[in-house]
Amino acid sequence: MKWPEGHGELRATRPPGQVIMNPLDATRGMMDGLGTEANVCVKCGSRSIGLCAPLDVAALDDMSGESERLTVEPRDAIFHQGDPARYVYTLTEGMARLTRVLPDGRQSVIGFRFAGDLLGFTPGSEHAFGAEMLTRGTVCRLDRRRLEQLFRRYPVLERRFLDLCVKELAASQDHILALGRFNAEERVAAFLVSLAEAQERRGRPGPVFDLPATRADIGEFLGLTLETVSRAISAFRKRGWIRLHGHSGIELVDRESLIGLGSGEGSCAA
Amino acid sequence: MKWPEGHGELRATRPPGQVIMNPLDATRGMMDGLGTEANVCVKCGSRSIGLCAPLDVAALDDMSGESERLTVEPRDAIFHQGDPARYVYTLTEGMARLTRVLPDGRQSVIGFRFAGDLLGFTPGSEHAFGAEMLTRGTVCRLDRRRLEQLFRRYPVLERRFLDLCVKELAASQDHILALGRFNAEERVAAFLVSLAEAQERRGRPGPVFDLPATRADIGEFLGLTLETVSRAISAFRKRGWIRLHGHSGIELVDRESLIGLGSGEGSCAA
DNA sequence: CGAGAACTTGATATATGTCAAGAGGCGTGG
DNA sequence: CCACGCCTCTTGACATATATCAAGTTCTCG
Repeated sequence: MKWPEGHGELRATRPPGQVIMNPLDATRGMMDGLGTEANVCVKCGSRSIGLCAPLDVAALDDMSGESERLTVEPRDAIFHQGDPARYVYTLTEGMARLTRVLPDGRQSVIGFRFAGDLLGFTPGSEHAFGAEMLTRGTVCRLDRRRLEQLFRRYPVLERRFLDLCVKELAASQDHILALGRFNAEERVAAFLVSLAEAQERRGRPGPVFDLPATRADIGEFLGLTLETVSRAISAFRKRGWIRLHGHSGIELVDRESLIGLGSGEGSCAA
Repeated sequence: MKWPEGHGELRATRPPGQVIMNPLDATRGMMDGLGTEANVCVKCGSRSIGLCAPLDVAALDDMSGESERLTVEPRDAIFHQGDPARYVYTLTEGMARLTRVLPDGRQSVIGFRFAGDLLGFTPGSEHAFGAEMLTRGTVCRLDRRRLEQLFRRYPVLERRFLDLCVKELAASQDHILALGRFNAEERVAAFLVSLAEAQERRGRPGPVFDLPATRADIGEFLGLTLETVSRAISAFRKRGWIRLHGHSGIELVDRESLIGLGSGEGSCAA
C-alpha cells in the first residue's frame, strides 16, 4: 500500500503536570498515545482515543463523516517523507514506526506509534517524515481541510491538539536527553520499559509483551547498531532481567532493575 | 537572579511548508525563533516577535498590561527545572540555553534561544527544564493564568501557539536525527551554520557571529565532550572553513563546506 | 519441512571519551 | 596601564564503548 499524501506529526505522552526528570519518559513519550479515554468513533469503529476524546457524540459523528478506514500490511508505508500532507491519520490497530531519512540515505526512527495515536498532523504542506507499519493494522484518515473546518466548529479540538503537541515535545526532549547522555544499555533498558508501559496503558496485561520492532528498528531509534542492541538484550537476559519468547515476545522479569538503568540514576556518569 | 517559577516550552523554527530533509534544520530549529515579524510590545518595549505577532495593537496593549520586564545576568537562571510553571517568558535580549538534568547529575542542553523566542510555555504545572542566560539579557514575563485568559479573548493566539509548537517539534526531531546519526564534525558543522542563520534572521549581518556558548555548552547540546567540540572546531579552522575572533567571535569563511558536512550528504555513512 | 529473515556471538577497528598539561584571552586590581 | 590569575580553550596520549565485519544459530512462515 502506498499513498501520495500525509505529513507532519503530533502525539501525546506524559500526564500533564509531571516533571521530566526521567528519561524513561523519553521513550515512554515516544511510544505512548492517549490510549485511555473512551468514546467510539462511528466511522472508524474504533475508540476515539487520540484526537476526538474531547468531542461529544454529535461532533464525533460529524467528524467521522468524511473519514476513511484503511488496512495496512506489515512494512507498508502509511505515508512517505515529503508526501503532500493531505490527510491526518489515526492508527486504530497495530504498531507503526516514524522514520526520517537523510540525503545520503542514513535513516533514523523518530518514534513508534500504537493504536489510538495520531499520525501526520502538521501545519506544513508536506510530511516531514514517513510512517510504516511494523505489524498488520488499520488506520483512519481524515482530510486535512476537513480538520481545519472542525477546528473552527469545535475550538476544544484545537486546544486538544496544542496539549498533545506540547506533550509530544516534552517526549522528544526526553529522547534527546537519552540519545545525548545514555550509554547503550541505558537506552535499551529505557526503551523496553517504555514499550511495556505503552502496552499496559493500552490494556495489555503482560507479563509477556509484543516486540514487533526488529533489533534494527530499535537500533535506529536509539542511535545504535542492531548488534549493540542485541548485546544489550542478551546481557539483560543473562542477568535474569528479561526473558524472550520467540522473536516477538518479551517478558520483563526484573522491571525494577531495568527502570533503574533506564532512568539515568547512575552506574555510568555521576 | 532566581525565581521559583516558570515551566514547559515552545518555539518556532522552520517556515511552514518546508520539508525536513536537512539536519541543519535540527539545530536551526533549536535556535531559531520567529525573529522576523514586526509589532512593538508596549510594556516590554521590544518587538513582539514570538508570541504576539498575530495580535493587533489593542490586543498587544491588553497583553502587555500585566507583563513584567526583568534583567538577567550571564549564567543566571530564568527559571529552574521543576519550578512551578507560573509564568511564560519572552526573551527580549541576549542568548539563553535550555537544560535538562538527570537524577544522577548528568546534564544536557536541549536547545538555545535568542531574542524574540518564547520560553517556558507548558500545559503542565512545572517547568520540565531550566533556562539560563549565556549573555546578559532581558526577559518579559507574563502570568500563565493571564495567558489562558488571553487565549479565550484572542483565539488566534492559541492557533499561533499550536503552530509554534509543531515547528518546535519538527526541530526536535531534526536534532534527534543529528544525535542519532551524525558524527562529531557533522554535528558541530550543523550547529555553527544554524547559529549563523539564527543570528542573520535576527538582523546580524555577519560575517563574524557571536558564539556566547562555551565548548562545554555546545558539547552538552550535541552529545559530545568539550574536547571533541574543540577538535572539530580546530579541524575546521585548519581547513580554512572558519576563523575565530577572540573567544566569542566566529566567522564562517567557507559556509558551503560546513553546510555540506552538516546536512548529512555523505562523507561518512552512505 | 525448507528457506529466508532475524538474531546472536566473536574478533577486530575506530571514533570519541578521558586524563593531563599547557597556552591564550579577559577581567580585575594594583 | 600593566600584571596577575582565572577561566576557557587547545592539544596530546591513552582508554574504551560502540561500530564493523563475519560466521553461525534460531525462529517464522510458507
